[in-house]
Amino acid sequence: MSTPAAEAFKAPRWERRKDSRPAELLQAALDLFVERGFAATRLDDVAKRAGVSKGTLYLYFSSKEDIFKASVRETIVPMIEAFGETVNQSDLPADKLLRAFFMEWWNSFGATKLSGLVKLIMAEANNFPEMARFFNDEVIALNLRVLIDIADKGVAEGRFRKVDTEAHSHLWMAPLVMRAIWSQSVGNVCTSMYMVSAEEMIDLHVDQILRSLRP
Amino acid sequence: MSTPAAEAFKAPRWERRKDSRPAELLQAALDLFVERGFAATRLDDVAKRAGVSKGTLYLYFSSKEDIFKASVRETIVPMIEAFGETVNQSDLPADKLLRAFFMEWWNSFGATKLSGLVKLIMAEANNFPEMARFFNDEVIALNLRVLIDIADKGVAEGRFRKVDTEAHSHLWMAPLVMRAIWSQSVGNVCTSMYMVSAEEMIDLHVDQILRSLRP
Amino acid sequence: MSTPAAEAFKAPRWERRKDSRPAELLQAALDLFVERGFAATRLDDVAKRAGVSKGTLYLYFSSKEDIFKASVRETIVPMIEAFGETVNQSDLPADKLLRAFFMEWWNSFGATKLSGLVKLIMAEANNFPEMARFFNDEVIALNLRVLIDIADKGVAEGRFRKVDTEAHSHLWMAPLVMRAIWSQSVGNVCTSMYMVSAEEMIDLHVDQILRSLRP
Amino acid sequence: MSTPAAEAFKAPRWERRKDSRPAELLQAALDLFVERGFAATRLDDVAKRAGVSKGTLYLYFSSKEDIFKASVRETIVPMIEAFGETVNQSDLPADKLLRAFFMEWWNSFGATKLSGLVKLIMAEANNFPEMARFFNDEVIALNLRVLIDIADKGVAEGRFRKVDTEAHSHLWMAPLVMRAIWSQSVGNVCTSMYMVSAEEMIDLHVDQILRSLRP
DNA sequence: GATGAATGAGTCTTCATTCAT
DNA sequence: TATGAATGAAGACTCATTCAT
Repeated sequence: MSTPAAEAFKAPRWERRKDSRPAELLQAALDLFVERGFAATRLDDVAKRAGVSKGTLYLYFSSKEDIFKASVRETIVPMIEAFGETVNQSDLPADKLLRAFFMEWWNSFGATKLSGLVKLIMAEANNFPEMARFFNDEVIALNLRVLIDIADKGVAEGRFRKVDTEAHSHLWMAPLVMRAIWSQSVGNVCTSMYMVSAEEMIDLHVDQILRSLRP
Repeated sequence: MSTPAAEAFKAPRWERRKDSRPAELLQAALDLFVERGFAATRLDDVAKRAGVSKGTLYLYFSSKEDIFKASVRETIVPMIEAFGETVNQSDLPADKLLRAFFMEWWNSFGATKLSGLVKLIMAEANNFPEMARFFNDEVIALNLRVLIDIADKGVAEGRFRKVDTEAHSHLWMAPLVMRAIWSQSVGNVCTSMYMVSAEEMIDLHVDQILRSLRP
Repeated sequence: MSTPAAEAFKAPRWERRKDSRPAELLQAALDLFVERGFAATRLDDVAKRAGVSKGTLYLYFSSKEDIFKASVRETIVPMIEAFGETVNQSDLPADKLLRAFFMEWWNSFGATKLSGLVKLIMAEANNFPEMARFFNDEVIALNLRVLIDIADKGVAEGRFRKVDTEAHSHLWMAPLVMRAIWSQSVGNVCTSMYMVSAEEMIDLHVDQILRSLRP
Repeated sequence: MSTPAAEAFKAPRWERRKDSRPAELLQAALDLFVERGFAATRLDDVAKRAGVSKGTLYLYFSSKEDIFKASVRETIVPMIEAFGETVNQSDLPADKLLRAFFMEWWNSFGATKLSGLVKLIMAEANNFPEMARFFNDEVIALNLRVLIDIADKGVAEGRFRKVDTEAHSHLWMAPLVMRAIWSQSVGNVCTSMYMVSAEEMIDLHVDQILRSLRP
């Protein structure tokens, strides 16, 4: 199921695992990478934030780049797995499911630090292409697939009119992803431009989708 | 009209020879900043791409940060001005206008290198907060305002049902902005995930909006 | 004529040449490498000795290893060429020639800083094998060849008895090479163990060789 | 009998548990020092080769330098002692004794890892002067003395003509020492330049010496 | 104005040394 | 006694910035 890009990014030669300490290091690293980007993050600061010395980082990782990739990978992988379970949706009708999906997405990603990951990967996509490909293939595609399945179910149920759900899926995800990215960047330094809360926004969004999908 | 943030970003003390600043330098710089981010861009490369020596950059700018801000500022300012005129739309009915607006946006921004600007500003928002604020206040807000005006006009004309246009405006812009950012990042290193062309996507998007706005 | 090893060492990808400055840098570098060895030499010190800043070294060379190899290479190459001319010996009889050869060798190498090169290459042979191979193939072999030719001439002239000159050549060179190495190492920190001057030693040495070669 | 240098090198204040110092550690250390030099040898590798942890090294030695000196010292000391007995030669005639001496030297030193010691000490003489002095005073001088005694005996017996045996001794040792060093350095990475085996070389060498010493 | 050689502060990375277990 | 995780000083290397030409 995994793409080649995924493989390239998932199975690193450099391994290491004393499990427990590394996780703290990666968390500290990811926080700073999300905040400042890869190049602007100093390992000194990562070490300081993790409460260790600079040399300790090199006990677990072989380079700054390794730390970077690991911090992204180790955050994404549980994310993928967690999301995999969401696929086993309940048997709610599609319209309810749609709202549930967006709420779930927001609570799991948009409202958490994970949303910083999306910004980070976009910012560094050109510098770390396999990482971007991995993200695209394993995270985004999967995420959209869940959404498409819900829509297809709605069509099958006759609740939604027949549309190209695959093409629409991007339109449906965009507002949430956009808001998530925004909250990690411009939203961090400006008083919000959004007039409504995320929940209210989702309500409006779902309402709009449902209206547009009326048979 | 300008916010304080705008002022801070627009009129730096140290800028003086604005008129003589070669556009090539700024263009070269912006291209690289968009591609790699601020920290990962070397002035050596900027100079090489612009076809000048490294020292020459310092005849026109006082620092790397200055080059960065100038390249963003002097790209955005004409953008704002150009967009200001779009506001004075023709007297098309609101539904036509809406499609025209998105097409125009895509052709002017989404499909051009300017879309890299959005990605860049998001990526560096935490490191350059005034820049982000300026962008938020002077570009995004203005852009949304045009869209809101169109929607309000549609409501006034009775073509659209009455909705909170301000709140909806984010939902409406997101798919295009998202696609623009995407094309500058992950889309650069993956075969496209989007199944349809931008024009087709806009058609779907407008269609969806109009359906959802039916009175 | 050159061996593969020679090629590998002679034609580096990394080139660079602003000719004039580099030569001073390499001289400073070689002095320190000879004195301390590769790993124990700090580029800071090389720069200081050359009277430049650390960064300057990187304008001309791409790494410490590059500096090392270049300092050896650029010293050896003229050495080889200079020695090539010595081959065109005068028409002295072989016994005179032999003495002349050793005196020349001592004055050109043994008594100069070049003798440090031999020590250096032996010390770093395991860490820089191509360098050692180059030295072996292009310098040592050539050097021995000249000596062998002289001995062969003596045999042809009937002045020397017939011996395996190739096998003997090592026996003949060893005392001078050994003394050269010694002077760059232990001799540097001890009062000399040698009871006689180099010239006297050469006299004894030639005398011994000639006696042993009597027909 | 020992020189001050010898004392300084042999009896360091900080050495105390000489008896318990595992020979494996010293052997592993010496092997790597010989192969790579002092600075280029990592204690990590020494520990790994000795099959202990890095920390263990510090139970027996106080520093890397201590390990280095000990590995050299404790290899040399038995060497000296063993060699001292060689002095009490049998009552062979001097010419036979000479050949026996060289063969013994080669088998004891030249053909063993001990020959690496000579290379090592030369390479590090400038960085570790007392070590070099110790080696010079206690090993080389002693070694030469044995050789000189043999030659003197030959002169006394009337088998050799009267020469300055002390001055000649260096000429006589050089080929073997040179070959020993060579085998630990350039010879390690090149196919041998020597056309004959060490034994054959010694035969040629002794033959040459004897011829030149004919009354 | 324009150049590009030179600088040196800043970062990544290594590794001898320590110390809690 | 033995371990190996942790440390931090030291050293290679980069790159924004300066300046003589």
